[in-house]
Amino acid sequence: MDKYYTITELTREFGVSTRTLRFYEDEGLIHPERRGRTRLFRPADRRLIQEILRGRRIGFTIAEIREIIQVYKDPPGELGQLQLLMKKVNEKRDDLRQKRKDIDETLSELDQVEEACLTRLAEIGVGT
Amino acid sequence: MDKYYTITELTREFGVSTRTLRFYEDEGLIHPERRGRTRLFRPADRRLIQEILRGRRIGFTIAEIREIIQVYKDPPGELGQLQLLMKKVNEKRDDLRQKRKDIDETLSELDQVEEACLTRLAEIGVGT
DNA sequence: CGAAAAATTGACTTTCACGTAAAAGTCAAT
DNA sequence: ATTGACTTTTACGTGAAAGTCAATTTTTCG
Repeated sequence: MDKYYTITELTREFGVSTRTLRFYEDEGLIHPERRGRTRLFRPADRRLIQEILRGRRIGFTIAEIREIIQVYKDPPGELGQLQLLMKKVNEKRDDLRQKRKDIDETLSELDQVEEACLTRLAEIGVGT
Repeated sequence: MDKYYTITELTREFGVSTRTLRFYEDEGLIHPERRGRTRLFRPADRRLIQEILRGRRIGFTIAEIREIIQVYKDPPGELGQLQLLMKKVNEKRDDLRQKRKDIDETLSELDQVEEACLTRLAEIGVGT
């Protein structure tokens, strides 16, 4: 029976607009089925959207996300393409590792900011 | 004697354009000194730029970065402001934790892509 | 000093990722 | 048959973050 999702079900689940999902279709990231003109999203589409949004959260562009999806659907068979892909993968990995480092550092800073806040709150609390 | 950096020294070090640094000044993120009209960057400016770029890498907007800088320069003294700040800090923390999770997941996926590539390369290598 | 290199400002343009408005189609329930 | 909620397409708009270009200064160096 393979459930279908409507577009608004998914927008609600993922907190995006219908415009966003249609945009992703225009950009060739997803290909929901149609009943007439209405889009019908399958579980596979839903999972793909999850991945797209994850890519988006970590700052991938639409083009990069499309590329990754392509690789999954149809990995390159030619030597040069494979080498190019591996180069990109390595670049992305470095990029993500840097980002993780940035995040960890920023998390520590946020801890410090919070501590400063708590100290300040204690002072104010004592003063009253 | 407190060294000064020129704008291009910093653009080279950080791989950004002069336009970018001037833009950050226009946006009130940095305040390099001037000798005449020429900007002179101090070590403190340099460190601040590092932080700005780190914020940028993990997807903070200019407005958010400005806000964080503000907090460092002049933490709020009023109760309501403090509570608001702590709320924001907590939101950011959640956001960053999600991002770190996204990154780790994506890193695993990249590992898989690479493995697939290596397998494929081996096949091709064997075939020739 | 005087030319070349570097820096400045201001205006305009671009890219990305959607937002928004308009006008019409779909469908279930009343 | 109508209402109301939802959906569709088309097309133009927007905000953030710079990039580009041109026309001046300013600085540096032989």
